[in-house]
Amino acid sequence: MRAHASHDAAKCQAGHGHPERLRRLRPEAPQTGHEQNQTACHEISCKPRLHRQREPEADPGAKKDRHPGKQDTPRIGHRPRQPPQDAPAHRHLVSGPPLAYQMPNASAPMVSERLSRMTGHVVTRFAPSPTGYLHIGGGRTALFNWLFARGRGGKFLLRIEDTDRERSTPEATAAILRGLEWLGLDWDGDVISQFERRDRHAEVAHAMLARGTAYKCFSTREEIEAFRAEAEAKGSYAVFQSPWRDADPATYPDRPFAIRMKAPREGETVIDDQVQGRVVIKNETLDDMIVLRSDGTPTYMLAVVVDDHDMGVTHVIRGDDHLVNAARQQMIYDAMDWSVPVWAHIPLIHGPDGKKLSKRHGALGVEEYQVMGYPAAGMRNYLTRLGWAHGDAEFFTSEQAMEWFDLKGIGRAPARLDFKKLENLCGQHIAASDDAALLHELEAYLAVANLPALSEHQRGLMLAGMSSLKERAKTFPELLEKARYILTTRPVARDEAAEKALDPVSRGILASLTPRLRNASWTKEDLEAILTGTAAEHGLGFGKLAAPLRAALAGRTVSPSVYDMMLVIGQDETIARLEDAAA
RNA sequence: GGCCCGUUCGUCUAUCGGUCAGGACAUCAGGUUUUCAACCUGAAGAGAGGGGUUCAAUUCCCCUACGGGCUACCA
Repeated sequence: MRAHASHDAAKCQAGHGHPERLRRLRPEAPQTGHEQNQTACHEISCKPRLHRQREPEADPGAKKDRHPGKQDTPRIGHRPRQPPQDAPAHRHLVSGPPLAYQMPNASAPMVSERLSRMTGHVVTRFAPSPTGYLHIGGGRTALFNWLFARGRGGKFLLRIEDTDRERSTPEATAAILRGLEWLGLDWDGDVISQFERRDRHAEVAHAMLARGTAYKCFSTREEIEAFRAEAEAKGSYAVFQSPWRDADPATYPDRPFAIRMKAPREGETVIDDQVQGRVVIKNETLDDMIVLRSDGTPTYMLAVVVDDHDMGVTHVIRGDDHLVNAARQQMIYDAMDWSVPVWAHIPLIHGPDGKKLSKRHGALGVEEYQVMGYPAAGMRNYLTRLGWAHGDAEFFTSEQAMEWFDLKGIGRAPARLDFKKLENLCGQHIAASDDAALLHELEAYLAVANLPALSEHQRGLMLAGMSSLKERAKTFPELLEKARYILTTRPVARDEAAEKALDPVSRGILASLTPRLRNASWTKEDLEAILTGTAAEHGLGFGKLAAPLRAALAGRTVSPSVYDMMLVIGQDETIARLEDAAA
C-alpha cells in the first residue's frame, strides 16, 4: 500500500481508472479505420533520435483491423439531454446490425467503414474510475477529448473503469456524470462499464496465450517478492523474470496461474506521442506484466487496451502519468496485432504553488466550481486555455474551441490553476451570455448552492435587469449581489455604508425628489432629466445624489446604475423605497 | 536505485536558429465615470544554471539542479 494516496490524485486527473474486469461495450458505430499514420512515423524515424519533434496530427488509424465488439452494454447512465448552450447538437449515428466480437484479423465490417468516414475516423474517450468526484484535472482531460472529437465530427465515448470493486461506487459514477453534464460535455452512446467486460478481457488474454505472446506463470507472490527482495539486497533493481516464460507445458504444476505478457526483452518500444514527441523506452526496463490475474480477473493494462480497441478509439488523450504505461500497452496491441491508437499524453494540472494538486489547494472537484458559481462556458474556456494555446486567443466560445483545438497546441509542462484568470474569463462569458439562458443557468446555480429559488415575480425582474447585471459580474454570487435590489423587499435592509450615505441632508433631497418622480414618464431620458436637474438645484454633482439613491434602492452604496434599478423595479416601488429612506 | 517526462514575465502562454522575446490575467501609475464592473493610456515584469554545436541560440545536443511520473496478481 505504498504511495497510494498520491496515486489516487494522479489517477483521477488522468481520467483513467482502475481496470480489472469487464466485458463488452456496445458501440453503436463500429469503427474500422484503415489509414495509418505511417507517413508520420516515417518522418520521425528519419530524425535524429534525440531530436524530439511533434508530428503533424496523425490520423488515427488502424493499420490492421479495427473491429468493435458489440453487445448490449450495461448502461450506467445516459448522456445529458441537453447539449451545452453553445455546443452543437448531437450527432446521432446510425447503428448497424449488431456485430459479434471477432477475433483479431477478422475483416472489418462494411458498416464500420461507412461510419468511420462519417465520423472522420476520430473516436476519443474519457475513462475515469468511479472512486470519487470528477477531478478538475479529469474534467480537463475529458474536455480535451470532447473538443478533439467534436471538432472533427468524431465520437466522444465514456467508459467507467470500475474494476476495482472495493473502491468503485455508484455514487461516484453519478457524481462524475453530473460533473460532465454540468461542464456540457456530452458523450456518444451509453456509458460503458469496464467491469462488465471482464469476460472479453479474459478472452483476449487467452487469445494471447494461443498466439504465444503470453504465457502461464505459476510463480507465487511470495516467490516474486523474494526475487525482488534479493535484487534489492544486491542493490540492483532488475525487473522480475518469470521462470515460466519458456517452460515446457509438461512441467506445469497443478495450481492457479497468472497470464503474463511475453514482452520483448531486447530492443526498444517507441511511443510516437503527439504531445511529448518521440519517446523511446528500452524493453529491458519493462517486465512481463500480468494481464490476467490468477483469479481470472484482468489487470488494468489489458483492460484499457482491449476496451480501447473494441470501442474503436483512435486517439488516446490522457494524463502524462500514463506515458510509460503506453509502452506496455503498445506491446499488447502488438501482441494482438491490433493497430495502435494515436497517443497524446497531456501534463497534469498543478496547484497555484506549482505542487501537485491536492485537497489543500481547495477545490478539486468539478462540482465544487459549479457551487462556487462559475459559469460552465467560462470553465470550459479557462480549462481549454490551461495548457493549450491557439496563438493569442484567450476568450472564445466552445464552437471556436472545437474548430481550433488540436493536439499540437497542447503544452508539455504542467499548468497551474489561476483563479483570477478563471474569474476574468467567466466575467466575459457572463457578459456575453444571452439573458434568458443566463437566468436559466443562474437558477441551476441557486439549486446546487442550496439557495432559495426565484419567485415568478423575481424571475421577471431578473430578466428585465439582466442586461445590466451581467456586465458587472464574474460569478453567480457576484451577480446575485448586484441583483440584491431586485431580490430584496421593503423595507430594504441597509449596510453601514448605505446608512451613512443617508444623512439628513440626503434624506431631504430624496424627499424633494419623490413628487417629481410621481409625474415622471419613467423613461431613462425623463429620469435623467429629473435626477440631474435635482442634483443641480442642490448644487451637487450627480454622484452626490447617486449615493443616497443607491442606499435607498439597494441598501448598498455599490449597485448597478441608478437608472437601471429604477427602470427595472418600476415607479411605484422606486418611490416607495425612496420614501422609506427619507422617513 | 533504474527508466521516462518537464523547466519562457508572479500565472497561462506565443516563438517552429536571426524578434526591441509577443499576448492575456494579475500588479503598479494615470485617465474616464454614477458606486462597482467595464473601458482607455502607460509602467514594471521571463528564456533554471553550466557547457557545447553554429556566423548566430529561448529554439539543436550534453550535464547539473529542481519538479513530476513509472517501476504491483493498483488503476
